[in-house]
Amino acid sequence: MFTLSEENYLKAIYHLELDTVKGVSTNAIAKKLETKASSVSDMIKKLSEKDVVVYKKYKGVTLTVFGKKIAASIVRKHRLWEVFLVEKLNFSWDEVHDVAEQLEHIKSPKLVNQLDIFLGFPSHDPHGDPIPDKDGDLKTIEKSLLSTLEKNETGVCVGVNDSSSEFLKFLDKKEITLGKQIRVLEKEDFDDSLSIQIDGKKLSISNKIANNLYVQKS
Amino acid sequence: MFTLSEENYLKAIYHLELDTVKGVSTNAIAKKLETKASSVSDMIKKLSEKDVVVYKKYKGVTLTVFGKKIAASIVRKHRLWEVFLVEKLNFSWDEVHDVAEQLEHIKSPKLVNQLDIFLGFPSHDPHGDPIPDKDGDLKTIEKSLLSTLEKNETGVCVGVNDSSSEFLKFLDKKEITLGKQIRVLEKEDFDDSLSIQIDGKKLSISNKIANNLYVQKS
DNA sequence: ATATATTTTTAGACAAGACTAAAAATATTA
DNA sequence: TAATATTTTTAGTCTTGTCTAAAAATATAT
Ligand SMILES: [Mn+2]
Ligand SMILES: [Mn+2]
Ligand SMILES: [Mn+2]
Ligand SMILES: [Mn+2]
Repeated sequence: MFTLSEENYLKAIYHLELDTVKGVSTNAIAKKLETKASSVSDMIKKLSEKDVVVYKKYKGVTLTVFGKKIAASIVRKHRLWEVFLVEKLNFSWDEVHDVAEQLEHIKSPKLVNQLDIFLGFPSHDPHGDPIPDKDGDLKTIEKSLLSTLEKNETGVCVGVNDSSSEFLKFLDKKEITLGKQIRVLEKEDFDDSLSIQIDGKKLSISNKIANNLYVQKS
Repeated sequence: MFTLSEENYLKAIYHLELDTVKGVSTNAIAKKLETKASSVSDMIKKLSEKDVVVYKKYKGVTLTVFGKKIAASIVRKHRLWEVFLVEKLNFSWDEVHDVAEQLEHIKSPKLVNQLDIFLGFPSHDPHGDPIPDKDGDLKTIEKSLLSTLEKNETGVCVGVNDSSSEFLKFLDKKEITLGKQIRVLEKEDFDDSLSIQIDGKKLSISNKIANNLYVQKS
């Protein structure tokens, strides 16, 4: 059994491993968890005692197969709960994350299974992120940042890179929601801003936005 | 804000106060929480610092109005989650308690409200216990132990006194569920056992069972 | 009323998890 | 390669919540 704190470390390492080739650095973990590197050092020792990470002093850390399973199960719970909150309890997609951070630590295999059934086996959470299956595997769809699309290319909104409440609310205001089709009308070299077509309307989009929105090219 | 531990102490005191006239004793709390009296002593000091209990050395402890509100909100969450698990996720009534013990500590006012709405504002949990309203008030119905019914009296099953998994499973086996009508056919002086009629069938019930089943006289 | 039993509190210790400051290792730059 | 900068670990401290053992207060029985 893992403590709340251990689970949060495992999840952080899991997410960091997704975009690092080498082991995850102490500093990266500290930054993600808003804690101090010394605290991370301490915890890593405990986690490697429990055989969920491989740890070599000064060399960063890697999840073991077992550790990855644990981490994926927490991510699975997080995302299932987010779906529940949006689909069943009328939360909007910018309100769910903090509650899911709490709910992901509830320990009950039956609860997770039944929730999965109740929600109709969702494959993605409200932010377009894939939900790991029971074995911790996730099927990744190929998605591209909107900023990588060329002029006249089109794609369907499938996810966000930044899922902060601020960004999500901004998208709501602009009526950019997952599932909608976007066509790039113009790319400005000057500031890398985009002119896009969505819902038949023309919209101007800064580079910062285009860098945080995923589309599936179509 | 209160820690997990503090919340559990408040809830324990809340429950113990319901069947004690005087202050709740250190020992009673220790027994309920399966901890040591010395630990209770320590925690009580912290709780009285936070103005949720009134504490006089050696004199037992009482919840303040504020403390009772906190405790009731936890009980409210516990019971709402139990309803959710039974009504929506196909848990049986003997499986929900441990999961609800975890879920009751999730902090999100919106979650509780929306859950309440989603469940249709239930007034009682799967064990027949009343769900405190937003202000922490609960409307108690008058219920009596089955063992207090006289020969030929009838009542409707409305709750259990013992909500252990063992007892609940036993009731399931005998097909005694909340809402069913029971008539006392015979009372044995010898061992205080009962002969009852339920679902048109005759059933023999030990005193231990009759002492743990609540009915509303009809 | 005094002796005995029970309950409650205090004193002191420990584990988990975090922090600061300083030392050690590694990386970068000249 | 040597000097400097950065990262990581260690050492020592703190808080929370728990425990055991012993002291103090209260309750019960003779
Ligand atoms: Mn999230
Ligand atoms: Mn998400
Ligand atoms: Mn319960
Ligand atoms: Mn209940």
